[in-house]
Amino acid sequence: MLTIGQLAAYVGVTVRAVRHYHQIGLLPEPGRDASGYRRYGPAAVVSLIRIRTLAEAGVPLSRIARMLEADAPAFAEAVRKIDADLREEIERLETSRERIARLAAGDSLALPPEVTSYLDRLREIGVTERMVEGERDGWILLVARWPDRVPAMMPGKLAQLDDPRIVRLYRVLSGAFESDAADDPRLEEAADIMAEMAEEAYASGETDFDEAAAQDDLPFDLMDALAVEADPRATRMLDLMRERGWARWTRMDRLPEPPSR
Amino acid sequence: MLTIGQLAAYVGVTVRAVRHYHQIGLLPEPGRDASGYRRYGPAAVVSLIRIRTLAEAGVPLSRIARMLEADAPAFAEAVRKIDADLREEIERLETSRERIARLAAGDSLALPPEVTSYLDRLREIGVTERMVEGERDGWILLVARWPDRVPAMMPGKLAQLDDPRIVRLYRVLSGAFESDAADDPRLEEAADIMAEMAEEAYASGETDFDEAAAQDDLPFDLMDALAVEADPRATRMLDLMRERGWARWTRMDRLPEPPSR
DNA sequence: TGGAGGGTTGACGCAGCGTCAGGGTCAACC
DNA sequence: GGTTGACCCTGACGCTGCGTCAACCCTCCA
Repeated sequence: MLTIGQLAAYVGVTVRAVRHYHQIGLLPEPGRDASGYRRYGPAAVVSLIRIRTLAEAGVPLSRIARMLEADAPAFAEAVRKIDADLREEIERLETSRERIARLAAGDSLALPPEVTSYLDRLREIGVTERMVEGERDGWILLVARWPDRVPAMMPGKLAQLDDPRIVRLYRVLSGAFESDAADDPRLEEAADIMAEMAEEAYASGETDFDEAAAQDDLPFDLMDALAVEADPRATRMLDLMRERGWARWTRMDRLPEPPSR
Repeated sequence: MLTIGQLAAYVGVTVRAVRHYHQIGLLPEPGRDASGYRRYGPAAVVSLIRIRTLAEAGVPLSRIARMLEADAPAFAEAVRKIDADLREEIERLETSRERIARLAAGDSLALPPEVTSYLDRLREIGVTERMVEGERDGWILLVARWPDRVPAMMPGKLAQLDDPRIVRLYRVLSGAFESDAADDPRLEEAADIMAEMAEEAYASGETDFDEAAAQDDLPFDLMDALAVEADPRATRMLDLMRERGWARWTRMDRLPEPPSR
């Protein structure tokens, strides 16, 4: 007759594990000796070995009891189920590994490479780091909403950077938000550029965003709010744009009627 | 300003998950509105997206906070660590899958194929199912102790089955233990055969078990006890063997002095 | 006879939420 | 103005497979 420690040592598990199997009813409680110690016979050793064999094969403890008393076809069916579960779990972990590998490679979190290279271009043309981070967060919001559509719109955005007015716009905004002035006059210039370009785009029917994006205001509301949160002076920009007949900032919409001034 | 449900929906997580992140301090608690509802600004949306990006890449929640504020080299190091953890976990699951595949293929649990084919041979020569199961459990005890050495000893055991006396022995024992008699005379015949063969083996120096097994009594004590547990009449067999000068049953040892009768 | 090294029960901790329970709030419709 | 359904709130337990105290008892050996 073995003590619990001897049993555990024979099978290669911890004492705690054996007691756990008792608790959940997987291994029957053996008799006790005079001093209350559990005493195990050889059949318990065999049972425990069989339990561990299944557990080490990835069978959840809750299913082991049923499997041990199953007949051959039921056993085979259970094995298939377990194996499918294991495969699924492995699958999930593999996906995680791919994702983390991409995280290690990319510049920033939660952004596809097309967007990070757009951000790099912004840095090159002299946009301040603070503003690039604001852009980045805006793109994060867009990508979360349309993970598949965003990469497709990046070539157009990159092309826009060839227009000297856009470059000028970004630089003017960078400067304005970097200064200490509460109401920098450069904001007016920026608003003029934006209104002009919005006018052109509107006239030619061009748009950065597709149908779905045009219906769904939330991401753009969030992006506008993000700018305001980052620098309250962004509110002023929104006002200036509204004066010029344009609602919003990050996706400009023509206001229904001339602004009341 | 978003409610928790809107925030969760935007990012694609559950409300409960967001609250969990608050609890563990991963996402800061936002301000409340007049009725006590949490209200989220766009920065919270971005934070949550970044958290989920890491979490979906397999980063434990407890490390996400540190990773989000890490610089590039520290981030890369953390990524290496996470990836190693993921690889290890996948490794473990793959091992489980191999094991369960082998379980599906084999006859019985916790036994190598060499042993299961030995058990099949026993069935072929007419050993009762009950006795085969007893043998199986005995082998389970041996394999648990010496997983590497057991397969090597199986060819010898299989060869023994070519000896008609062994076949006779198994059949006699099968019959004796299947009967209702408390003291079947066939047990004597079995004891005679075993003693005779033990004598031969002892004289020629042959042995089923190697050095290590000869030193370690526990598995054999357990196997003897297993037989007694399965059928108390096995005690009688042990007595008969002792009368003939042999201790134990499953690994016979010469008794130090002639039995006192 | 005392101390080391067993054994006993009971309870919390771990990861990442899911899922009640038992409330209050908001917006809309009758 | 009352009802309804969809949200929101906090608090707490559940899941998996044990690890790890805590506080106490038993056995064996020098």
